[in-house]
Amino acid sequence: MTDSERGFLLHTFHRNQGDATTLFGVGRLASGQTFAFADSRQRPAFYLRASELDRARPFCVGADAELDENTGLTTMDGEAVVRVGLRKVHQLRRLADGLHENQLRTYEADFAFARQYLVDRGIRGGVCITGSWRAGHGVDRVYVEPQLAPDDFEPALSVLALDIETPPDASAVLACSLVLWGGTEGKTVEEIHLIGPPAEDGRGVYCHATERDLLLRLAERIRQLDPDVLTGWNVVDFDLTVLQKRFAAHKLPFNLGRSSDDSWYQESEVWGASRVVVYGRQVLDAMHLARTTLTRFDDNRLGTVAQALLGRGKSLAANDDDDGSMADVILDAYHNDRAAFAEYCLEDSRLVRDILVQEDLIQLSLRRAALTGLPLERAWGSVAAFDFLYILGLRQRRMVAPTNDIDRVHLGGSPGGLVMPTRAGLYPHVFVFDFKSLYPSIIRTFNIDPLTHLLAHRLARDSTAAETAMAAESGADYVTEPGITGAFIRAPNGALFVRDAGILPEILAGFFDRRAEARAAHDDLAAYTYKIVMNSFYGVLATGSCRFAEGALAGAITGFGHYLLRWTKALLQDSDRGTVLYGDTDSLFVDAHLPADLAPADAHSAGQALCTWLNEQLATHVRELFDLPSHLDLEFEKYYARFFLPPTRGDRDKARAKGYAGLKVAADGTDEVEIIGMEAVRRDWTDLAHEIQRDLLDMVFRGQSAEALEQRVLAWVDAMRRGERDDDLVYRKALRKSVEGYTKSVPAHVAAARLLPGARGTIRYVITRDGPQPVGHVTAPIDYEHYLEKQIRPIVRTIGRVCDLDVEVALGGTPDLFRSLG
DNA sequence: TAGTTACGCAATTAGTA
DNA sequence: ACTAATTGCGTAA
Repeated sequence: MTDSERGFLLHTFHRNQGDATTLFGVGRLASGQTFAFADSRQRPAFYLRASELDRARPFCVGADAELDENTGLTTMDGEAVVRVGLRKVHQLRRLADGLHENQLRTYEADFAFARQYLVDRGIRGGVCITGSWRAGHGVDRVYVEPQLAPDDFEPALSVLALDIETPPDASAVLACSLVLWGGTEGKTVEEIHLIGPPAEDGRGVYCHATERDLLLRLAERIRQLDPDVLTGWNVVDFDLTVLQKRFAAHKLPFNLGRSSDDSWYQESEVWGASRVVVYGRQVLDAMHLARTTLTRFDDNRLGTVAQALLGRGKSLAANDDDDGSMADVILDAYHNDRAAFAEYCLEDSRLVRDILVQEDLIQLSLRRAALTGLPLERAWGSVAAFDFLYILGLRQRRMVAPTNDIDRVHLGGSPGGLVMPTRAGLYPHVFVFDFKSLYPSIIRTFNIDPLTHLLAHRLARDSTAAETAMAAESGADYVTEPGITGAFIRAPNGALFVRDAGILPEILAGFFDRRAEARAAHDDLAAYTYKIVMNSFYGVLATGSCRFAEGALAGAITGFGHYLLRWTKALLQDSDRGTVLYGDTDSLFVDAHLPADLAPADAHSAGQALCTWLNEQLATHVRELFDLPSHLDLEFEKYYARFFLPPTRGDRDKARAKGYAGLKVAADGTDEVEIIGMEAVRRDWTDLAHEIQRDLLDMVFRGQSAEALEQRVLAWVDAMRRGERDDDLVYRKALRKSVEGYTKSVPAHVAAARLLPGARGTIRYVITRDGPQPVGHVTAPIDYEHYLEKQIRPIVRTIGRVCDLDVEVALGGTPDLFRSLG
């Protein structure tokens, strides 16, 4: 049977077959059927400079390499390349290594074969597949050597959340819950498998006599439910890892996939980079997904995140004790209350499903994968996304990419965003202007790109502009006024760029346009995806792990950022339209000298008018200085009727950077206290401190007297001393190393962690009269004086800077008799 | 199977008397 | 007993 179908590739991988290498792909068709294909027509290949072919030839002959000298492809600097094809991937790696040892440069020699296959065809996941097929075992259709073309199809993925329960030492699997949703047909399943005698349990509860029976049935059931995605909370580093070990202990094949191959776990030193390969499916860890995409949580436990997002936590977790005692509760339920245990286990998978569904994380990952051409599992990697997109752009220009670490000079650091120093104080009527997507818009406006940079400097070297180029290259510290040098665009760091559209600006232009379309169509998810992918590009250009990164490029971007922020500030002040109180990277906080009794609606129209004027001036400036159209976009972000810049600890006149608060007022007059970067939004300050700071700022913004504030603080202190706020005295701080790793100092959270067995992640502790003790293991009385001195006093002191509050009176001590003199 | 730099603060430890 | 330097964390953008 031959036909043409749209589909989406979920998993591609290769295998040695005979003396060839076969590429396999597994995915989901638009019809809802699953498919797989095999293709042995193409050899794993890399590229060599034509000029180095003679030197390389002896190595290639011995390796049984097939040479294609008419590729029509070049390196980024314009030299023709030769394609070197080999039978096996390991032969390719060995040959490439040999060439590198002999200082011969290779191109794209580090690509996984599957990636090479996709790059050659311009495929990013969506495909149109044409060819004959037959029915398969693990999939509905098997194609052999079909025709594949890029397509933009995105499937409705079916997802299976799983959660296993084990004894505390994870030495056995007691139970596993399965929750299925999504898919073309929208089939849903909720069930639990456990070890035990058959009982009169409810529907969806399956008892198995032994662990072996449980495991066998579980693998069978997963293959039968046939999800596209496997997920769960910490499913990679716990559930699937433990399952693999238990399958091995029983000498059972650990196959949860769509082929006859066992699934396997690949550990990684890097946190979150471990993965499990299940052939034909993707494994997405819900914990990592939630961590990388959503707002910060107190810690990464499922109960905490579920509580924050869904308003419900874990069913047996009535208390919030540490995991050790929780495990006992679970084990007790397993032995004594089968129904409660089943419910608990099932609820974990349901929570995962509800979080993923509510936050649309599967769809978001799919969007990102389809946009960047990466497998779902890797969809959140910034370097990988940049790499794939840029290489597709190179291929359109008939160019190949350097092998990673080839042609690579050491990447020095380059400056980041500009933070303007300011004075502490309380200010009325402040406008906040933000450059929207500043770095992407700079890249696009000034054509910042590896290729345009390389071309400019090559041309400049050969031309009369040589002196300027040499000066530009003479050192990272060389700073100049930006402008035009010959035919080139000159960045503030001296880097030059040709004017022909670069790959990166072109990618961004496409993304900007599609984001606008998505917005118009109210597709928030798509709009958001474009934005975060665009925003990751700058960071990638500044990291050594990206083959296209370069200090000059990162420095050009941030240099333009500094320039634009300073230029806008100068324009505001020179035109007498406003005083810039503070600015950070892409934002300006402006006192526009408004009358004291201004109505909110008038403030907003004034802010909007000023913003429009600034954008016009910016566009004119960019046109005059660079002869370029501006893609910069300054936005009137918000209006603070009151704005507070807190003092630094050392100097009461100097304002802190990256911390402020304001009374944000909308055009309709509704207001809201907003706190950025200050103690109230830091989780390593207690909830008590959070609440007091919020409370006091609210009072200050609403014009309450110093006496009223003093009274309020006294009330907080009294309540704390009476023991009414004990639950709000918990510090949360993450261990960023293993407990043994702290050799140079022992911070409080580490001291507390040492009182816990196997402590890791976020430590929750209180300060007692016996020092720091972890929540759940508190034996000594709480040290209220500590909290008074270390949590309440610093908060009150900061506020005291602007409202003549007497800190000593507020804290119930002696009044400062010399206040008026100080 | 690795986005970045800038910044402030608290606590601990090292250094000096 | 005091200050200075270092360590560690979380945050803004």
